[in-house]
Amino acid sequence: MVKIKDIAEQSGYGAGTVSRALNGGEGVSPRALKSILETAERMGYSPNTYARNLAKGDFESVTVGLLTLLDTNQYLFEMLRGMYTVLNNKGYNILMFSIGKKRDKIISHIISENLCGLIVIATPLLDNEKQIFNANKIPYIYLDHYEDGENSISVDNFRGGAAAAEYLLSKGCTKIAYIGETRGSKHQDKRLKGFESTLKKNGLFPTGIEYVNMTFNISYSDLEKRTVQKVRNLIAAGADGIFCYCDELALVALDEIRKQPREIFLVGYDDIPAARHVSLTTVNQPLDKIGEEAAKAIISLSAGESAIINKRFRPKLIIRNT
Amino acid sequence: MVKIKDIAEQSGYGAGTVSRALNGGEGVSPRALKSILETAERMGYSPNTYARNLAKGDFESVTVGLLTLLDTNQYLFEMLRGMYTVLNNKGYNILMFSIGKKRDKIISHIISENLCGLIVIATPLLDNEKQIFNANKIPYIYLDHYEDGENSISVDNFRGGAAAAEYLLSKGCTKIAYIGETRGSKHQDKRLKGFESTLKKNGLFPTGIEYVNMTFNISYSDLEKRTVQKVRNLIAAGADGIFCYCDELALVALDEIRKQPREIFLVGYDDIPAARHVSLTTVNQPLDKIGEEAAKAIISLSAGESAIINKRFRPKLIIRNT
DNA sequence: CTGAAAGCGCTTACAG
DNA sequence: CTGAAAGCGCTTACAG
Repeated sequence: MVKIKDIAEQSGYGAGTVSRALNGGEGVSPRALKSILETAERMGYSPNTYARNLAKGDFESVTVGLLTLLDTNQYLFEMLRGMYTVLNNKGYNILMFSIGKKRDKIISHIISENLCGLIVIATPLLDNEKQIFNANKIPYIYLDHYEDGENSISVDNFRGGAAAAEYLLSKGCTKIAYIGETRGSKHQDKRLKGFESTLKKNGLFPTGIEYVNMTFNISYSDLEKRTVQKVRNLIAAGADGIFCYCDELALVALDEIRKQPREIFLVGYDDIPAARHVSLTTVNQPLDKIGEEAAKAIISLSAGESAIINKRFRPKLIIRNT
Repeated sequence: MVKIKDIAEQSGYGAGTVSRALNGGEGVSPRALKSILETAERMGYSPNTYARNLAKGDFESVTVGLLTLLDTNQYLFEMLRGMYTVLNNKGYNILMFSIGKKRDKIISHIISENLCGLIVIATPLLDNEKQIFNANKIPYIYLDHYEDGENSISVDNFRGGAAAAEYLLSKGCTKIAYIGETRGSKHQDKRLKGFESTLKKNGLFPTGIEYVNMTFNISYSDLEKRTVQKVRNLIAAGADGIFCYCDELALVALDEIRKQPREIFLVGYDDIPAARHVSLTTVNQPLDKIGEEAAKAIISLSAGESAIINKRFRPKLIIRNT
């Protein structure tokens, strides 16, 4: 890379003058300015931001990092929206990292950035990673993931599953089934646990549990086809109430259910915008809200807050016409 | 801020040893390691990333900046999704800035970051800002904004408006109206132009044009109320076809239209997920696609591509039941 | 208006 | 295992 020294040599001026010329040209003769700028352009000079920032001595960071899994789906962007709103209002920037196989590389990249804090989305950190962040004085907070003794903003998935079951029971359903996602996740486990435990308390067991593969790269029509099949299985098994892991699944299920002669109740999860328009009963997670909270929390942590921050949101059942 | 020198003095070791201790402790006696780490902790040491990076000498950047307006709405996140997908797959990070009143500050902040490129969303840059980016060798590309001689990925809004008009005409509508957004934008202007020019070609003029204030902070029910009023005005004026600036507006209009005894055709814009579920005819902009394209483009620009990149997407009319 | 020099805070051969 | 020193590329008083 070409540096100021190179330009100085080529143009015949000193490094100081070159630097001044490059930064607005104050106190530099027009003649020198022109010559320096030209040779800089000709040599393809591009300033080194690290050196510049170091020399300037302004080290305050206003950028908060965001660490997510590679395949985090739609819901990431809902939360991001909330974070974006508060962070931008307060003059912070957001730097998104996604963590894949080579975690070490990402982690060292993260600490090479001048961050004031890090929001870790829906995934636990390894112990040595925590140590690294601590050693580098980068405060972090989990979002949508709870861990004892760590800062976190999360949602009570167990409660969400329970709420869905309660609703279905209140509708008089006695054969209640579940449709989930094949890969699974801690969130799903907890929702399912809340769901099952509520059924059990009422002397029931799931009438059927089906899983649909929702991998990133499958087309909507494919997803539709698979889901319809699972829904039919459940209906054939006599289900009169179905709880879906997420609204995307529920939306497909709804089309199928509405074709049936008998009434089958349905509860989704997430309350995506479409849910309202098709009148789907669903469990709402205030994603933008928790995004906002995480943002506020990381700001106060970066300001030196030392108490552990822990907020757990209750999902809310939104009763509509299913 | 406490620096290595301070720790060196306090712990009684040299700066070199302190640095080694802080970086894994290789080649440092256990005794020194412990002592140094402890005093670093006690003194609240936090490394200076600029100095570190400068000393390490690894200057390659893998972060692309994203410059947006403060109040960019939902659609930003759709595009972001597309960018995120390709950028992350290729190992790049995304750093989001939003531009408000104090542009200068943001711009100088941007160039203080070690970016490999910048994507500028839906807003023009000022001439001096372009100069700054050029001088700092930060390639940039416009997304959803076209400007002669500049890199850009955009959508043909004129065509989108024309397509909406054509559809309504094909349905036999003769009293065709428009509902827009109060604040306006270049995008709206162009859609409206395409819309009007197509009507004119067919010997028609807009039967009515209404604007709804959609500012960020108004509640949904407020928006609903206002929009319903405008829709009624248009219907009272005899409209048999309505084109809306965006689906959010169209969704509200749809509810109102479905209450009417006579048939009124409706076209939205954006094709948000809810549109499919309520069977709204609308104009689809492939937002994730253009996000992906922008990402690919900035990568190649940062790799030295010198030809001007220009892609213009055609919006697509999605015919459903309105 | 210009240049030489010190300094930003860290890392890393090098010598011991 | 440790310390002194050079160097990363830039900026900024300072003297002229």
